Amino acid sequence: MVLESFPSTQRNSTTTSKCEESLDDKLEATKAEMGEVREENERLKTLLSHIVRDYQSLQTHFQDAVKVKHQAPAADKLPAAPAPAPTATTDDLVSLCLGSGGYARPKGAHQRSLSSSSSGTETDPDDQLSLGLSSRRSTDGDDRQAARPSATPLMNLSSDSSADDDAAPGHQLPAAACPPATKARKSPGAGVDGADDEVLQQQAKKARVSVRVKCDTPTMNDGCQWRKYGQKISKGNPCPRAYYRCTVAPSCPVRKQVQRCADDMSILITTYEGTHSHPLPPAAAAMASTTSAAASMLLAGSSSSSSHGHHLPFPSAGLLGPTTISTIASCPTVTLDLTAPHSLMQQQYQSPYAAGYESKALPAAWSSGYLAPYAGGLPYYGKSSLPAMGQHFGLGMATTRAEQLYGAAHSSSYLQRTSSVGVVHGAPAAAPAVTDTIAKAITSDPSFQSVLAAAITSYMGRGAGAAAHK
DNA sequence: CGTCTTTGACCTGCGC
DNA sequence: GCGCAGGTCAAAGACG
Repeated sequence: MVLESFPSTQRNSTTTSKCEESLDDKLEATKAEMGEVREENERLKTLLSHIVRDYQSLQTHFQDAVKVKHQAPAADKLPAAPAPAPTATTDDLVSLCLGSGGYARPKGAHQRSLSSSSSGTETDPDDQLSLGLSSRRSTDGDDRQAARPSATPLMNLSSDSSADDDAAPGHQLPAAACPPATKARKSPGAGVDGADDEVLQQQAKKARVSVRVKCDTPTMNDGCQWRKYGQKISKGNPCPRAYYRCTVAPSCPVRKQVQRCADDMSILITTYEGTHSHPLPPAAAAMASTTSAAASMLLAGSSSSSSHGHHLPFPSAGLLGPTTISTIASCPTVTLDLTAPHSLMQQQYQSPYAAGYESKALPAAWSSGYLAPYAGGLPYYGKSSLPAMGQHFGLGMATTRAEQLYGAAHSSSYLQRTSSVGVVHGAPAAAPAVTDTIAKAITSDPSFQSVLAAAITSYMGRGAGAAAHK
């Protein structure tokens, strides 16, 4: 019996030691992997810091451009002036350059920075100015993954404040310089001839950014907190127009109007007015940045604008829908039409996001916001920009285009929700959809793997980063 | 009980 | 000056 049992015991011990060996191997492999990941993380962090620096310099450029713009009254008097008259605008390719615009821009030199007042000074190929979404705080606020405005000022309304949070909001961006919005009302007639500054300011008060998206929900979730304060049936549209006020800060002047399109009820038209006077959560910041940028664009061309709507053909027609600048009735409005599907990537990835996630029906273009590659021939998420994109992906930072901005904003929300933390008001949690999408994306596009890896890396790195920052 | 939405009244600007 | 339309206010009700 002993003889019988002995071999079996031996066998057992052999098996055990084998198991231990394989475990050790696994452990070693895992350790090695972790080491690699750490290295990669460090590399990415370095790259990110470079990118942040670039961004800041771009923002400085932008601020300078805005300053110049405002110091040069009656820009339309200048033939080759930075801000082309709207009539010229139709010929100019203008883009809302937001966030990391400078890092990965379309090669096609046809794109021009609009925020630089469409200055079109092609002297500097890098003057594709960036409006606001710095990823510089990648290590702080987001830890909280606050879907609701967190105490940590992750970002400010970019163009006006992200560079210098302490500066009076709107100093750089008159469009943003919305005074106590409560009376955003125009003083009539706005002295047609008066000081340009005054006119500009008047317009700034009224500058609006209208976003058209396909959306089934009553409002689209832009990451901000809003309080409804009124509703009106407006002429020519059976659908009531709802009026919302930003409630993130009591004194915030930002308002928005939400109305369904009379022609197509599935289209939601959201009009933003004013600039946030407080730090915003990433998603909201992205949107705010976009509207701010658009407003700035508006003003950049407004001094010389006529009362026409302008269609701005974007170079990368595949990405951004038609954008219209309208200065009708002394109430300049930029309209971003995100209802039409056009993104290449969107065709690949659109399903879950566009179909049924954020606000139920984000336009495909939005989803393409962060999924889509930069158009214009740039390899999307080129290696150099990859970390940035990862950061954008994870933190809701902006990408080059306004639309991408939105996408980024929402991507942020996605992540937040994926993390089971922030549920932005009004949006249903749908983590599974996100998961599926990510899985699909990963399997279908290697570049996305990289992006995702970068995002995750940055995401994971935040903890360490935050600790390091302490 | 506090917050948010609803909704009718009111205010303001604009065109005739 | 009048009327219309857009925008805002604020009381009342709903909701958690």
